Formats: sequence, structure tokens, C-alpha cells
Amino acid sequence: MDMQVEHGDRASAICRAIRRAILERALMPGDKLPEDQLGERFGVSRTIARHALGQLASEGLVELRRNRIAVVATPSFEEARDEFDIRIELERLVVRALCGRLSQRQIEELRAHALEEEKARDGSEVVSLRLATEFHVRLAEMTGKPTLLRYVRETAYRSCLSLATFGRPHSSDCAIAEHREVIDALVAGDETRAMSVMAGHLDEVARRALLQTPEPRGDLMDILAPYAAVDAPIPAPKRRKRSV
Amino acid sequence: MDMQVEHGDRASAICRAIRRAILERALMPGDKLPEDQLGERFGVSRTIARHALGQLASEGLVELRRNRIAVVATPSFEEARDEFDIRIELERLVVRALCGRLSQRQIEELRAHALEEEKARDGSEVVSLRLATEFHVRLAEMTGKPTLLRYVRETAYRSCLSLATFGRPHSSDCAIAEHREVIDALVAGDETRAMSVMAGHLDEVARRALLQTPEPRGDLMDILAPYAAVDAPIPAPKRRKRSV
DNA sequence: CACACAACAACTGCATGCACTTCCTTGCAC
DNA sequence: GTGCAAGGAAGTGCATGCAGTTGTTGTGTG
Repeated sequence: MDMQVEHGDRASAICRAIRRAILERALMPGDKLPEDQLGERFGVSRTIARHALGQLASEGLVELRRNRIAVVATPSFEEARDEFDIRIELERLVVRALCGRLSQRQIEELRAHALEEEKARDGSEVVSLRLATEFHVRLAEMTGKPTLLRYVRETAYRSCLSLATFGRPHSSDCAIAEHREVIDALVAGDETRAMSVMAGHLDEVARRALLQTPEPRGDLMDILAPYAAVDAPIPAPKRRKRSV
Repeated sequence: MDMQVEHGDRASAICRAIRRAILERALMPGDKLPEDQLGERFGVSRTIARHALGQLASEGLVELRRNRIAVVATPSFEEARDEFDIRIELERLVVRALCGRLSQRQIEELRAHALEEEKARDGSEVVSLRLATEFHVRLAEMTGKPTLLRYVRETAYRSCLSLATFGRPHSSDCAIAEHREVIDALVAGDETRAMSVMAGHLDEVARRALLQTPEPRGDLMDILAPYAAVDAPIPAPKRRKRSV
């Protein structure tokens, strides 16, 4: 019933920490997650760390390959697009389930959340991205449908990974307005409008995020062109070997 | 990329075996899965068995509770209904992705599968249920979208659990016809029709399976009434303590 | 005879240790 | 200086052992 799979609370604590780190872009796609370092950091044995990594892998946030260090997942462009398609349908189900059924308490909480997003608008981009994601997850939680919650949460978190890979700087202005629109439609009990607003919102997010085409990387030599001049300032500094 | 989470192949072998056992109703909701017995049966240590159980739990097929023996999940009636709602949307995405894009080879395979379902019609119900489920999973595989496949597979397998809990005897006749209709619509490239046929099919399955209302179980005493007369023949023999 | 309770068996939670693989570094040949 | 191979460091795969929990059975008491 609880849909809680992370039995021992120690493994789930690691999962939460890593999820949050991904959400806040402290961990980026490809970053390494060695199970012993992880265990040491959290004061548990490799067994637990390993268990947590397995859990995260099943959520699609981490990639496990035999005999290799686990890494934060690196979604491909197609996967990112497909993910959003799924997410749109799932969140349509969320608003459908919620429409006109929100308690006063829940409405207040959602409005408070939107307000917080508002306040974070000029703050760090990391915070507003986290708040935006949490908005969607909170909605899914309110349905009380465990599977729906799980899938929405997973796709939402993976969306963040996609954004980290392909996304341009997140402009939260319109997103907040759209969140408010969703809340209003839910309160008004206008199912059709709520669903289309939500779908439109997510489509907009996906469009903004995945604007650039898969960039077929015409020729490797072209890519290397700006690097040709030795000691020239290089646009994006290459990161290597990131880890916990 | 592989979306494969079951790294060591030994754990994945256990997962597959249990999934199949659930599909074929060899394992029923509530059946116990002690990790040491599991390990012994598959010739691995508890560590691996435990890992497999964690994986299955994340798929919603198994319930883990701290310090307790893992059991095959027992979906509630509401969960079953919600699950089907999700599944319908997911499989609509599947046919949308597939419509008019099937290779000749894939078309043949699907037709062959339908034929096999046809042949199994008069055989054991277990086989036809398995084939019916595999049909949906095969479709999802053909999309090449890893997340979509994972979610369809999970919901499909959990549907079997719901059917085992609430379903009446599975009548596969119409199901096969509906599968054929889906194939035809896909081949014809009629997206709208394909999606509505698939949605209708799943809705029909859900309706047939979950026909009986949540049965509020008016009073516990009423339920026990037929058992009141000592030594009277009892309609449904109570099963206790099933296990691997 | 019903019931509380104690002892035991079964099982899980977790850390640790060993074997094996991967990956990096160093050193050597060219 | 370059290519490459061998050695070692780092990390994973897995079994096992022990501590703690749960469930059950048998026993004594009102």
C-alpha cells in the first residue's frame, strides 16, 4: 500500500540525498558514484550504498554497468523527448484526479508553494528549479495514487537530468504563472481546462528545454575548431572525473 | 541507455522467474518470498536474492516491510483501477509511436503472436493470459522507448496481480479479436483509430476484470456465516502460508 | 480451559572479507 | 617523445557471519 520500497531507512536516506543533489544540479549527468565512498560519506557499509544505487537505477537516475562505477544517468535527446511525452500524459491524469477535489488545506498549500516560487524568482536558479519540480510532485502526492506518484516523480526528476544535459538557462517567470493557472483551474473544477493548461505548461517546458535539435554534430573537426588555437580561451571548461 | 537495472545476471534471472511465476499465477498475491529460501532455490546467496526482491519491489510486484518476509503484492481495488487508468494512457502512447511505423518483420511477428493466442484459446487459461500480456509488452518493446517500455511492462504485470485478486475467469475470445484490430489499425496507419481501439480494449479488460464493486464487506460476521456450522463444507478453501 | 509468557526457530538487517575486474600509472622498448 | 605492456591501486560481485526482530510453540498459572 505504501509503495515504499526503500525499506531500511538508511538506504532511503541516501536515495533522497542523491535525488536532491541531482535536482539541485550538485550532481550532473555522468558524475561517478562509487559505492564505498558513498557508504563512507553516509556512515554505512557498501551493502547499503549498493542497495540505494540499485533503487536509483530502477528510477532511471543512475546507470549501473557491471564491474563499473555507477554514474548519474545521461539521458539522450530522444529519451528526454519521450520522457516528456509520458510525463504530459501522467500529469494530465494527476489534474484529472485532483480537479474539484482539493481540500481547502491543499489549496492553501499549493498557493503557498506558488508564492515561494515567486519569492525565489530572483534567487538562485537551482532553487527555483527545485521548487518547480516539487510543485509537480506535490500535486501527484495529493492524488493518493501510489503508482501515479511514483511515475510522476521519476519522470520529473529525470526531466531535471535532461534539462541539465540539454536545457538552456531555466526561465521560471512564465512557469510560475502557469502553475498558478493550473491551481486556479483545479479549484474551479474545470477539468478540461486544467488538463490542457497542465499539458500546455509541460509542453512549453519541454519546448524551451529541448529547443536545440539533437545537433547531429556535423563534423567532429568543426566541433574542435574553436580548440584549434592552442592556449586560446575555451568556451566551456571541460569537467573531468566528477564524483561525490 | 540500456535501462537495464538488473546488473548481475543472477539477480535478473530471479526477477524474471518470479515475474513469470506471477504472470502464470504460480505465485499469488500474498505468497511469501523468504530471501534465504529464494537464494537456495536459485543457487545464490541471500545477498542476490535480496537484491532481486528489491528490484521487484520497485516494480510494485513485491511488498517489502522491515524485518518481515517479502510477499507478492496485493493490489487494492482502487490501486487496480488507477493502474488501468495509467496503463491506458501509456499504451495509447505506444500505439501512437508505432502507428504506420511497423516494419514488415514486426507486423509478421505480431500476427504470429495473435495466431498463437488463437491456438491457446482452448488451452489453459494461464497460457492465454500470459500471451495476452506479452502481446502488450512486445508492442511496447517495439517503440524502442526505454521508459515507456518499463512503465508498460510494470503496469501490465501488476494488472495480472489485480486480475488474480479481483478478476473473474479470463475470457480471451474478444481480447484476441481486439488485439487483431489493434494490429490492423497500426498497419493501416490510422492513428486515431489505433489509439481508440487500444484504449477501448484495455478499458474493456479492466471492466471485465474489476466488474465486482469493491465489495464493502458489509459485516465480518456475515462473511463468517457459512463457516458457523462446524464441519459444514466450506465453499472456498482458505489458503494459508503459501511460499516459494 | 483460557490466557499470559517464556523460550526457540525462522528470518531479516547489515558489515565485512575475499576474489575478480577495471582502470590508471609507471616503466621500458623503440 | 611515443607506444605499449605490466603492475598496482581502486572498485565491484558476492558469500558469509552475527546481531536483532518477528512469529510460533510449548508451558505454567489463574
